[in-house]
Amino acid sequence: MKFKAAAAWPRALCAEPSGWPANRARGISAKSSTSYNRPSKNQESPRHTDVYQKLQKRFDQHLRSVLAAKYDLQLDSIPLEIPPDLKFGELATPIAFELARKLRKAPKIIAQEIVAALAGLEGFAGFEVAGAGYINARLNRAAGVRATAAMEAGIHAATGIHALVEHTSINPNKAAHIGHLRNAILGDTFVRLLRAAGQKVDVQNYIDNTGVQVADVVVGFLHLEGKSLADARLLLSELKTKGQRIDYYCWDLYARTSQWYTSGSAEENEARKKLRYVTLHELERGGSETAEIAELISTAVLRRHLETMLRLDIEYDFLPRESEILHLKFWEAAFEKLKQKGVLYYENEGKNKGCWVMTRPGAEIAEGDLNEDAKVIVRSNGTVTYVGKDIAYHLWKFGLLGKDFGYKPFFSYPGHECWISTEKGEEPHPQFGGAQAIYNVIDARQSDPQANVIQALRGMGYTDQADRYTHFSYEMVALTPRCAVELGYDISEEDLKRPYIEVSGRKGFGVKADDLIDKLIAATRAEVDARQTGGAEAEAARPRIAEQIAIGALRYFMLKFTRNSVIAFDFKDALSFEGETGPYIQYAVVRARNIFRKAATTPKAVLAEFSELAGFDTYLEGDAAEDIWALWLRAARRTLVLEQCIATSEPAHLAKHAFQLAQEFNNFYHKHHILTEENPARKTFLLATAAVALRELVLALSWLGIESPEAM
RNA sequence: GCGCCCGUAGCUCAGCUGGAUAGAGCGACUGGCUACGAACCAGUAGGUCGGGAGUUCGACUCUCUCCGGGCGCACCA
Repeated sequence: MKFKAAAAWPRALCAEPSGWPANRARGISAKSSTSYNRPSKNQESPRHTDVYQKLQKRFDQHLRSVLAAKYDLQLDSIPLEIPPDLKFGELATPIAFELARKLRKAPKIIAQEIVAALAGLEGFAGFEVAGAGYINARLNRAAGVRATAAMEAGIHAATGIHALVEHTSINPNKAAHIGHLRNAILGDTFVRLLRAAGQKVDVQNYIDNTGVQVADVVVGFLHLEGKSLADARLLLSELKTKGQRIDYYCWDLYARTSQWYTSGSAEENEARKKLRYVTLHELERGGSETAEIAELISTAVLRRHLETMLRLDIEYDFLPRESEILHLKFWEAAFEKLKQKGVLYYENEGKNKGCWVMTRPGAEIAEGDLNEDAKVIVRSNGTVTYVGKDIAYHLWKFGLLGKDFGYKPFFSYPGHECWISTEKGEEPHPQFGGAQAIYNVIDARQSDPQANVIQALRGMGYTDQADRYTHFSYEMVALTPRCAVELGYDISEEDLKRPYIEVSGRKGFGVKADDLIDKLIAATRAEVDARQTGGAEAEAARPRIAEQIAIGALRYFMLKFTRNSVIAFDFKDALSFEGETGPYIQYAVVRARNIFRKAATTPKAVLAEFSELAGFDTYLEGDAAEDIWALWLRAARRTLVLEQCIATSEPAHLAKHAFQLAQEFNNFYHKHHILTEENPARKTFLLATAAVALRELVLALSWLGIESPEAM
């Protein structure tokens, strides 16, 4: 079997390459005082800042005042860094190197002068010069620990920012696969991060229910299987009684139909393709039996997608559908505006003659010259392209269209309702759209169309909105050749030599999301049973625990890679529970909880007691205490990491942070036996250390969408 | 042809606005459980950061160039 790059997938389908889209840089360009605190232009930093950030800011301001007083310098940015080793302190700046030329002095001399002037600063133990001119700051450890212990576990104050995240957006014509999982997990995690930072976030899952992909599966029902609308209804109820999945059924049918288009004689193939477009147009128009079959099937598949994602704790607020974008004439409204603002122009000559086109971003065309490279938005037959519809949709997202969807409830979650678009909606309904910042979790292969949409907004004069439009792009999930062979696919010699093989819904080539989840749960269940997790009496809790661990493993696996690295999927890696994995972190949580259980106390009680404790300074000094201090220090960097993740749209940083925290805790756990500690003050201190590690681990995991089991 | 991404230890990947001796996991080899549960910990081996040039006090990080791999560049979505 050969796999060629699939052409034409709607956004949902493609899982893929990165590409920092042109707009990215703009979103995070705002300069602020320090390098660690760079909220993007459209983000306010959380009002609740962690201990490390507070000290960092204090150090930064102190440095500024010293530089102003001593050298009459006003710098707009002072570089601050986390030293590579605790022996260099906890905060550092190489500012002296930068000033060397300006002040015509050696960096070391400058550093010495600055350090002499720094004197005392609350929260700091001292400053010193190191190396060729670094200025290192040492924290007052006891004060840092006390402040960190007192950090609240809670949610940050509201910032007033209303953001909209679009993710998942799978074509409703087949089962979700691992590529879709990466999309949904990245998107859902980012939503959690924005919410943790105090933003109001709406989660949208765009449903292309009238596209070619749905048309293809409808062609399969009608022409390969000879099914009518009644037959389709019957099939759905049959599958339901047999406990089978319609999305799985469509997975195979879609692959068969795709093959069918090219498996006949030349005339046959042409006739079949024609059938495809006739069907597509029927779906777009609506009101026919064909359209009704499409509606029936795509809605059933959509429900399956929501169920699959719910297994991963992923929920949505609103499902805008393409059918409403068409029928409610969103495009017509957008078209008028685009013409008015001169973003679109009618092409009178060249290959795009008769089309309405727009200039691509970055194109430099002299006035009056023919631009054959322009992007076609309205075809010469009068129909609108994908990018055109997307422009209309994005005008709506920012509240700039002057039109709205109808809404009706579609899917109920324990805490809230997910709404879907409809022509004539119900009242009352929640307000969607009109966001201040939007994030589109869409694979990197769609950088170009995304850039076109942004370009259109900018061209219309909506530059603020264009600046707050983030294409949250990520690379595809592919299969390793070994994995493909394992799954029983027939792989060509050529493909066997490749590092990875692209998943293809059209070919039916890939790993289905539910299959992977089932497999993971079975594997964790076996572990949990083998370990007698929770003891003999806890047997009833094991299925739930196995599920928590399985989901933790899966979510962490999808989040540990940075977005623009291709994930070459392999069961061996995905089913691993050791090392840098979700279960490793969960295990650290369970260990911490067990300490409190055995000690018959709670983290809250311990922290209350610790707040009264004096004289624990000595436990933070000496070589043996370095690892304990390192643990506290990392725990103190909660919002620093959160802000970094938001500013760079990169949840992987938090995944790494959680892992390192767990690693340091495990190390601490091994070296310092708490329950047998005889010195009561020291015991309280060690318990407080465990309490803070536990608090931060549970919080970080929750931001990653991973639960913390009671036992494992 | 144009554009984007990737190339860091045997494998899979981190490495923040350029900064102090390049890190982790897995795998390999050693050692540690009558236990705050070993889904763990400690140690050893392993890298000319694809090659070359440049900018800089300083380059894995920025620029140029070459090599290798992937992906875009439709009147498809």
